[in-house]
Amino acid sequence: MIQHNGGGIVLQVDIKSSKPIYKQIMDQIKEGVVKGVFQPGDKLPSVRELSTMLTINPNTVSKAYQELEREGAIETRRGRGTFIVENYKPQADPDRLGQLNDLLKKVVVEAYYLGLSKKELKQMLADLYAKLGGARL
Amino acid sequence: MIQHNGGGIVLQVDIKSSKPIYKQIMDQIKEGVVKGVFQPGDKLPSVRELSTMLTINPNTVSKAYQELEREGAIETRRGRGTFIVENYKPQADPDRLGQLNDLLKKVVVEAYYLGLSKKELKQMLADLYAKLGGARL
Amino acid sequence: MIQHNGGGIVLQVDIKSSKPIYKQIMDQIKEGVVKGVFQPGDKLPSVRELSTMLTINPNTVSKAYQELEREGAIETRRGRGTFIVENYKPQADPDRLGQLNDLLKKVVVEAYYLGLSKKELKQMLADLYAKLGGARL
Amino acid sequence: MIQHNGGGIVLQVDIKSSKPIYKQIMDQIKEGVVKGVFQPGDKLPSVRELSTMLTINPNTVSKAYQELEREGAIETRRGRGTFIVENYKPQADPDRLGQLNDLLKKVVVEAYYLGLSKKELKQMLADLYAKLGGARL
DNA sequence: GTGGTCTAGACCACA
DNA sequence: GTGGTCTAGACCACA
Repeated sequence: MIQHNGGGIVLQVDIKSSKPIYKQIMDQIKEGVVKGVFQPGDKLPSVRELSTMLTINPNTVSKAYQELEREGAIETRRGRGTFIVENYKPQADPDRLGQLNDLLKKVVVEAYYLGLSKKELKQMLADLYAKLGGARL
Repeated sequence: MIQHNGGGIVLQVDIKSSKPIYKQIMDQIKEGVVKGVFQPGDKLPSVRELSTMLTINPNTVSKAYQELEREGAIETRRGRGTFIVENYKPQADPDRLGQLNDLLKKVVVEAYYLGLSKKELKQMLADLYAKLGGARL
Repeated sequence: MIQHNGGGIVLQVDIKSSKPIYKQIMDQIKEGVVKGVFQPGDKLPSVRELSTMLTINPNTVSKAYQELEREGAIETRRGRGTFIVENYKPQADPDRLGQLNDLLKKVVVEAYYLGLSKKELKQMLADLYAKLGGARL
Repeated sequence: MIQHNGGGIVLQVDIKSSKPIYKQIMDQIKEGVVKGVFQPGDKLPSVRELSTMLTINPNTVSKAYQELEREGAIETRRGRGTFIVENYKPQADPDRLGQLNDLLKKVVVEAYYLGLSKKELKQMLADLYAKLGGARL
């Protein structure tokens, strides 16, 4: 039986942000999976539903879903809807690993410019792990 | 006395990258400062010099310098050129701190999707600190 | 006497695939005929049976059967069921021949992009002929 | 120096086809590369130019270009335009290899239904190789 | 000038 | 009902 996330969807979008809306959606869904708010097999709101909920254009939602599918995080079943992938197997893609390293490097550099010590940044990381969900990670 | 980084500049850009060129420049200069490749007071190449060196549009270099100045990382002395700021004092800007947290959160989420454990990510962070320059950080 | 493929049907569909389910069914039945898994005159499962077996919508099976009938691969005998055509005579439809050529052209182009040499592609073709059933082809 | 394909672009599109327009564009550009009509480093028409030439919507061209970039066939340089990739290195992606095999299997099955013998299909393949460009393949 | 993002809305294939 | 494709057109970041 298909689990339905029901009315408790927590997605929200900031129209004014410089981050593209479709990326905001992507990041929130992926974060939701890490947090456990979305479980494997969960049905996501349909393109129309979500676009109505967020008062944005359906195409924008569609783009977010398509990108997420390409990343292997969600999957669409024709005529039925879009779902969190059931058995996600992380593959150590060297490209994405390099991008992650670059991103983390940027974090370190920014931390320096904000006056954060190594210790403080490590603490920030630990806090995030605690907040996102200690069990899964 | 003014130190000139001279011909030994190590900046390089990838015009094929999806990351804007001006941001590539910004990130490399800031990383160079953290690494110690650029020292406080060092003179940066002029807009014209750098744009010629990198065969890119002068406006692009200009934009990078303007943004860096806004962030307080470099300063322009009228008629004399652009320099790495002498006595950079990090201020704990709440906005930028929030952005840093978001960036790090994204790192954690991506790490999950790449199958990296908390331990592995912490190690990656430690490696970066070691590589960027243990002394300063 | 009517041969019944019975419970030994080997059809299966992937509801996550981007290929429409009705096309998956069509392709598998046609492949089954080429392989000899389905013999001329064999009775196919009823729409209702197959849709139950595959847990898909009956309309989807119906569409697959209709298309196959249009192509002349199967035939419906009123009140008796659906059968693999007895004496299939290929007609050299210019349209379908053109489509086949286009499909093969696409294969050649894709092979180039995957780094497959002409020789390797020819070998792939030979392997497929061997695997699908040397006798009939 | 950048080679410009000039006015001799040969792309064309069939609005009535069931094949999506963006895929028609993709296939034609990839075929053009194999044929040598497009050389590595060649500039493609801009999104606006091509959409005007083909009297289709810019978004449709954009989608084709983005997909091609994802496949590694072309690359966009910010603010400058879109180019055939300079040093394309085919990587033997197992997924895409499997898809190619499926496509070729479909060709074999269709050939059977059209009454083409193994010999005739091999000849069709040989003809395509001859036509697309013996040198490169 | 160039591509990227987004809106508003239509039509279609599929299940 | 569901996502996929496409149009027409706006605005923006980047070079």
